[in-house]
Amino acid sequence: MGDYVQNRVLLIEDDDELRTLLARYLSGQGFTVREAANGQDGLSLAEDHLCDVVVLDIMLPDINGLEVLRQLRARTHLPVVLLTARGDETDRIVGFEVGADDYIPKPCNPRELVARLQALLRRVNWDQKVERAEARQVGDLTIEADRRRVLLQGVPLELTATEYEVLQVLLAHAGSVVRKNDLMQWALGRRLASHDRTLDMHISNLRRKLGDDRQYRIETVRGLGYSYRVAV
Amino acid sequence: MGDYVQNRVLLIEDDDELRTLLARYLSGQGFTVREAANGQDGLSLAEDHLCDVVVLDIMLPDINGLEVLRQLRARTHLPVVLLTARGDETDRIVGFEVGADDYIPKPCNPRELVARLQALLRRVNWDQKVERAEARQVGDLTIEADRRRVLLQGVPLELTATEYEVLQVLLAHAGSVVRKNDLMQWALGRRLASHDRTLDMHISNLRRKLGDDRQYRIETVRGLGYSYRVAV
DNA sequence: AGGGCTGTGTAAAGGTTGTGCAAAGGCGCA
DNA sequence: TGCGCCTTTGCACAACCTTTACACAGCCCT
Repeated sequence: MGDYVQNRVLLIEDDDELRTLLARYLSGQGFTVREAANGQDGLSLAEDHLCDVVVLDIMLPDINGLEVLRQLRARTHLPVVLLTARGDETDRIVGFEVGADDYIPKPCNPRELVARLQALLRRVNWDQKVERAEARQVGDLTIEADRRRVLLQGVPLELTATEYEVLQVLLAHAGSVVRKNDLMQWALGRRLASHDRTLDMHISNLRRKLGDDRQYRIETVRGLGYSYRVAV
Repeated sequence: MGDYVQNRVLLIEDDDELRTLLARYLSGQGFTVREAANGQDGLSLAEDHLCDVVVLDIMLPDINGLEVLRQLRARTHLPVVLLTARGDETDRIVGFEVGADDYIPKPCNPRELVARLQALLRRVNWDQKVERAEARQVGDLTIEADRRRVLLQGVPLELTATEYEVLQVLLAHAGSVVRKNDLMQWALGRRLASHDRTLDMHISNLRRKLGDDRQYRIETVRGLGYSYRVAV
């Protein structure tokens, strides 16, 4: 949370009065505020990484707020705080299920909004994604992230897109155990369902392509996940 | 241990009734719950990746909840949800400042707690973090939490998932007695039934793998539980 | 000291769960 | 339509957790 880079909030709220009020308060608290009076505008503003966090009213004139959230989630993991009518538990629970990070009942206390926004941003900044830009070396593997390929002893592997993602995640955590759950989330972008063997297949294929017959490279940690073994 | 790994909640709450209630509810919702009745216990349980998320009451008998949070933050970025008295805005604001991720006013709605915990875990899991846990030493044992393994005089032990959990809990309380009940709850995620010898078996297997013939390491405290002995 | 009672140690059997992998199915894309 | 790739299905198998069974140790009581 650099002091010089202001955090950018996208505020999607149809009530002009409330929106202006909040926008003013947030500005005063050091946020850069972008405003949208309806879902359509909100979505397009969110498109181009123009903000760090979204404050979204559930009641909107055009699209339902939850639908906006759903569409946001289909494309990004942008943190979202919902504004809901006080006491409307349904909206709240559904909101969380669709993927909201937090919610505040209206009429909201601006100080609380700010506190929650800051907590959320702090969390997101702590857990920054690993930067995968430059080429890295793990044992005899070379990762060329920009070209999305991996070399085994200098020879490029013929990996599919998913296989690359899976291997990428394993390598980013080389040496430690990656839970199936997380591997699924990070590489495949969805949750692990109860009888889903997809991941196992990708691992199996990866092992074959890596010439990893004995599972020396990708180690199975039963009941947990997998771990890319680093040479000692 | 089902198809997917359960999330582990550390519940720090002094009110026995409320704690038990919440623990039961969270268990029912698929969490593994570890309980602490005071800040001291809470902090030691939070060591070593023993849990994924913390629920922390602000009002505690020994250390102030905020102080617990502060000490937690000094070491980890473990996600924390605060339980505060309703309407106490000071606690809330200070809580966020010290680094809480969320707060819920008491008396809390368990469904909301679960929803918030899940939102938080989802956020943490999306933002793939690479916080490497440093190895901890207990006598001649080295715990490598991120690799989920334990070394005995430098040599890795071949532990199963459950054995690892059991040992982990014992080590977190090294020197003091862990009740069978609690050990069961924390390591196996369920209650101790009347003629259940499962735990005894895991202890037995652990002892064998530790070369602990004379039960010098894992001491039996008849009628109570077990205790990992620390060398003096 | 001896006899019951309870709690613990551990071997072996049994059942459950998680994983590896081949093969078939399905989906999107050119 | 054909191709590549992701996913599903099915089976085999291995790892593991739990149960069962029996032996024994500690404790209380008489």
